[in-house]
Amino acid sequence: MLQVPFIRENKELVIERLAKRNMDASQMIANVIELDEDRRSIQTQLDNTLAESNTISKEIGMLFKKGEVDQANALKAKTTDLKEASKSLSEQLTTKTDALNELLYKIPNIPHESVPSGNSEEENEEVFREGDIPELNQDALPHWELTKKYDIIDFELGSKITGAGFPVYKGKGARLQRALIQYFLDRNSEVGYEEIIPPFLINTDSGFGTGQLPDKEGQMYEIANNVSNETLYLIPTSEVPVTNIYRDAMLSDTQLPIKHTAYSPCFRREAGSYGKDVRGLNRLHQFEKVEIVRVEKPEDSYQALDEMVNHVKSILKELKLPYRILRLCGGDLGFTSALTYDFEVFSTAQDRWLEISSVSNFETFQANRLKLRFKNSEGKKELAHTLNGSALALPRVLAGILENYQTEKGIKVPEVLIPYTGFSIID
RNA sequence: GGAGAAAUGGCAGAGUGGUCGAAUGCGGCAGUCUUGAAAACUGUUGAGGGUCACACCUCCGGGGGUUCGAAUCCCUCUUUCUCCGCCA
Repeated sequence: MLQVPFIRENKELVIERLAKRNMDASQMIANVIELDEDRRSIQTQLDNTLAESNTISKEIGMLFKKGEVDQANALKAKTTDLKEASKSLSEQLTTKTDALNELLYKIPNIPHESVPSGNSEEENEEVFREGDIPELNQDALPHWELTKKYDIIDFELGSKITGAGFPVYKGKGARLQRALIQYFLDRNSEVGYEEIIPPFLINTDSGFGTGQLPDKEGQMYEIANNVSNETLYLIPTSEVPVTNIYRDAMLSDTQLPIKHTAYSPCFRREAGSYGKDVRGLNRLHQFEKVEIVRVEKPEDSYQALDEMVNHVKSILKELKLPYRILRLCGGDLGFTSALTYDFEVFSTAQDRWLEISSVSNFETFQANRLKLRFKNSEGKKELAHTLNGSALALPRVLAGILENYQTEKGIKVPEVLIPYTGFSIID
């Protein structure tokens, strides 16, 4: 959520930057400013009314102490009108505040100046590419054929147990999956990310904190909570519970930066997709991911973003997978993000790029909702910046490994993973 | 699942209807002393809204109520603790 004072003072900049997302925000921004002015004016009226009735109440107290009951009772009568006035004013205030918030929830984050304009993923900007695309045999298979051939992931079995998009990993497939999780966590820990195992269900406050709610309930599975009657959601990413650790937090500047890594299953409804996009491991309702999350001082956050990008690069380099990095254009940028780099691994047998990581700086957009602040070196309170990235999402990395490492004799295991798998080939 | 107790500022912990946004201690910050540090002493120190700045308003787990007036009384929800039961 954007900060109203910032919008007020930087109206033109906000409209101009939001235009990168192909939206004309001028009307929304004008409405925000107007609603905020109304809100403040009502607030002032209400404050004055309350001040008056507070004064009277104090007088009444004094009169009772002195034993002047008649005078006290006379004053009581005066408060009736004030009470009605303040009741009506506070109702108006609630209405305005709700309207303002509802509007603010609909305004996405302001893109960073380096974000290219553009409508769709076609206009994302490739900023880096590394790794050789292997020459595969004529009879090279896409991963959904390989998983069947070697019996390592069973999609039909998952459909039987749950439904489409809930695969069952078997034998060496399960082992390879676990090896990847362990390897990612180890690599992240090595460079200072503290490991977290968060809850896999979140409440609505947490959903609001990181921006999944309101409006994006559609991506999450809802769970009825019999205990408290509050709706819970299966996490779409561990970003949500991990970032929400710092909801309503006042940190000292010596606590920053905060660096966490977390493994979790992720659950996404992903309605409306079909065909090659959802084939095999390309898109699932349940998948595994290792995430990195950072809380930073504003002046450090873009350096932190670079560090995260370089860290993910180093992992992909070790895995010897061909990949590229895209800077997302305004039209493809997530609602809460100011700048996002997507990592894509080349799926040789499908002849297409698959997104395996997304690394973003949210600046203060999440922190403002979360009320995540810190005291800077001058003792002043400031909103922190939040960032996160996948390091990494499992299914498509697995797809990339299976397809790129296939040989006539079987699928080789990337060297760095062999200590974790305990085998070097799937055959 | 049953019975009881509790929830107050960064932390601990007073406060049961009226100068209480809240004593006190710890912690933090500033100063004195010191070559420097520690100790000691002195001062200062909750959050949000609002204002050029004051004033002023709101907040004592969340929501609702009683009252001229609520941290304090009532209702309700949540959470925590103790005891019993059950249990991976």
